[in-house]
Amino acid sequence: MRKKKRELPTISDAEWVLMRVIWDRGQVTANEMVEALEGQQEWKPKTIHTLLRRLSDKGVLGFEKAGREYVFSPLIERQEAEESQSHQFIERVFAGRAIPFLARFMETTDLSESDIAELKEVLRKKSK
Amino acid sequence: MRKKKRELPTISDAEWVLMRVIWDRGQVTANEMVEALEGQQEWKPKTIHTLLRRLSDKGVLGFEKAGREYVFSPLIERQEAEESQSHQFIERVFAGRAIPFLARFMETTDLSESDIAELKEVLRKKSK
DNA sequence: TTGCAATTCCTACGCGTGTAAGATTTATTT
DNA sequence: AAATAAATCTTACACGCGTAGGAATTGCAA
Repeated sequence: MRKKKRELPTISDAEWVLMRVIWDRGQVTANEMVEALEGQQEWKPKTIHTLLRRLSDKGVLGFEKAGREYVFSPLIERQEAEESQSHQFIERVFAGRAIPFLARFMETTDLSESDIAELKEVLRKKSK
Repeated sequence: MRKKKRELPTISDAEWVLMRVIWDRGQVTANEMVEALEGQQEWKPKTIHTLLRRLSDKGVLGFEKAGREYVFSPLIERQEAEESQSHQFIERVFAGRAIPFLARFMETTDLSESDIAELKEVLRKKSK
């Protein structure tokens, strides 16, 4: 019983940075976004405004006026977007072969003992 | 003792399709590539030629003349490219947080019992 | 050696993205 | 009400990518 997956708009590298902020907070004004990214990204405020506008144009963000400024909020779910991106990525680089990808990725990533335990637990549950 | 990672050129979606073919075969001529992709992609031969040229320009493919045509071969290793892409992806979408990514990805992907066993085995080895 | 067919080289074009600047509107303060 | 400050709206531009077309060249066949 697979959820119907809407076609998600593409979210660019730069846009993902903003999306993470918005998902973390629920909503932001343009200024809050600029502050949030200060020090983390070296974008001019204008750049951030452009990105917010593009995300709204794409239908990924909604906004409403509050006084003289807009408050933006996500129109798509984080999990949905992340999953969609992940599967697109596997398709693109590994031609859809998820297992080799997972195996190699885990082999070449630093994992603490507790990380390993967590992942094992996920697998244990999967296998019923 | 981390391997030095050269900066890899970016490989676009379309280019990945060609790279997989070349890695599988070791080398190909332009014509072989066109044949290989026939039915799989609906690109005109010219498009494929352009992509081969761009990959050469980027230094991802090398070529040598054989009679009147070129034989292309990879200049970068598959594993290296795949790993680099994988980590870039995690960076981009999950801000580097690999564990949540792995956990969720495994949860939402169909895995057979033997897939699960294989992945568990990888984890077992990791944990020393 | 000359013509031809195959191959490569050069050029193109619209769209998305990263990266903003300048113009305009609007809320607020005096 | 007018000035100001803050926000939004409009425009820009170069580069990469998907997607080729046309021009030039070069082996090979006759």
